[in-house]
Amino acid sequence: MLWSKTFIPTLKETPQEAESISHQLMLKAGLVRMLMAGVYSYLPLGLRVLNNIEKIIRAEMEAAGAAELLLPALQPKELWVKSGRDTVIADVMIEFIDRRGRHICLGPTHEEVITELVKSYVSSYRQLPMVLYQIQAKFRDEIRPRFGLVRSCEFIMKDAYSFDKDQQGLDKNYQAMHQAYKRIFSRCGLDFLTVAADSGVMGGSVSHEFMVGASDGEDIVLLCPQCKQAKPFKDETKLTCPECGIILQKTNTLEVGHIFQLGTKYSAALGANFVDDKGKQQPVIMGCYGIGVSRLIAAIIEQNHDKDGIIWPAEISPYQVSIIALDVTDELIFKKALEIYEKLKAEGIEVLLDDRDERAGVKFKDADLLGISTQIVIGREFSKTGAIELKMRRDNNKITGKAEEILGKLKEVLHG
RNA sequence: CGGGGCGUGGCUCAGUUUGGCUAGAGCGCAGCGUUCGGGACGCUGAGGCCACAGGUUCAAGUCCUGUCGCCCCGACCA
Repeated sequence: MLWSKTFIPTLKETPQEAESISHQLMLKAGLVRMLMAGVYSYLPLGLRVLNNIEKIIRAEMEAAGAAELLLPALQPKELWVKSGRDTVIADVMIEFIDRRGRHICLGPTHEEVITELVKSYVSSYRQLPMVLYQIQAKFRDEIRPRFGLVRSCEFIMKDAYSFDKDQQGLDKNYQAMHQAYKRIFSRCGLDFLTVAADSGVMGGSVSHEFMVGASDGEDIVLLCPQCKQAKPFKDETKLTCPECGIILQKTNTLEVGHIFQLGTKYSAALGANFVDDKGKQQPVIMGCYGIGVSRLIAAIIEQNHDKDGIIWPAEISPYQVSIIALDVTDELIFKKALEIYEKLKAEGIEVLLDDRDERAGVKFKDADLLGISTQIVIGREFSKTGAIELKMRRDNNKITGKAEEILGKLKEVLHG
């Protein structure tokens, strides 16, 4: 993509609406723009990041045996009355009455809808287990939206649901999801913790939260500095790790995923039963598994930035390479930049070419701010000696050489 | 919802305490010239009913009342 053809409104100064690091950098790098409190537009760069995260999630979900589907955001309110959650979740539900007089809500989550769907299909234990997931916008009238994408009223969530004939099956799916989550967050470049947690309004017994350390995290966790075991912070302080005997440290974290063993809460309420191998009716045993996809963008930025801007992990980077053509009015430089750009594109590498007629400083600053993991600079050196430069955003390592050599090195970095 | 802060061109802010002429600066934007490897410089120019509504006053960005919006702290959550 040519910079001049896309829409990357970078900001030199920090908008007053942002206080947290991730929020500031998202706005400055032109990833998102606020429409109203808790509601954001994803601009081209932000969308590419979102898509990359989704790609990782899809790959790991499929690997764990989950099938993707897409449920409606519009839901009949009566489903919530049936499950009994209409009152519990009432204060965050966005609802209205349509022209037919139906009570409709915008889905804050989808246990009811998926259970209703599965109910009409599953009738025998032979059809189980089954795991379904979707990546979709959720709507919650949050009491207090904050920190940009960290807590918003319309956000992207990956929600998966497992259906089993017995607890043993649920345990197995729960474990599989647990492992998949670890791989997903690792691939997102996150340093994360797992905490046994309360199930809250979801119901059920067993649940685990996936937390990432973040300065503007909303939750405090007690962490053992040695074995990295963590537990939720209540009021007690000065607790010691049961295994290491060391005093646990308070750490600010952001919840990016939560998995629950639901049991039969929803299946029993909505009548999602199957016939077991003894011919007896049983409610399906369920689990649900959420990831805050849009929130992950904030978490990744929190853990991957420096004073100059974002430093995207390679798999998340909105483009794999950023080509910086210094002085586009120099025909030789611009021609070379275009040539390399076309060549990389032809090889399936995603490239952003900064073709703006801007001074070097502006382009360097913007490139570092955007945080694309590798940069290729074509400028003065090229005019003098024909050499171009490859720079790694993360460690600032630079190598200079002939185009062939540099492109070879680039491919090593990208594929190695 | 309770507590605190803020609202002045696209962005960052000054001016409000102590009311006074046609409302300012920097960045950004448009044009011209000089520059050209880490957010250049000069000149010219466009862009604002000072969040909105009502009030006080000879006079309101500034004082009073109300409303709306945004941010931060708390309860809630991916």
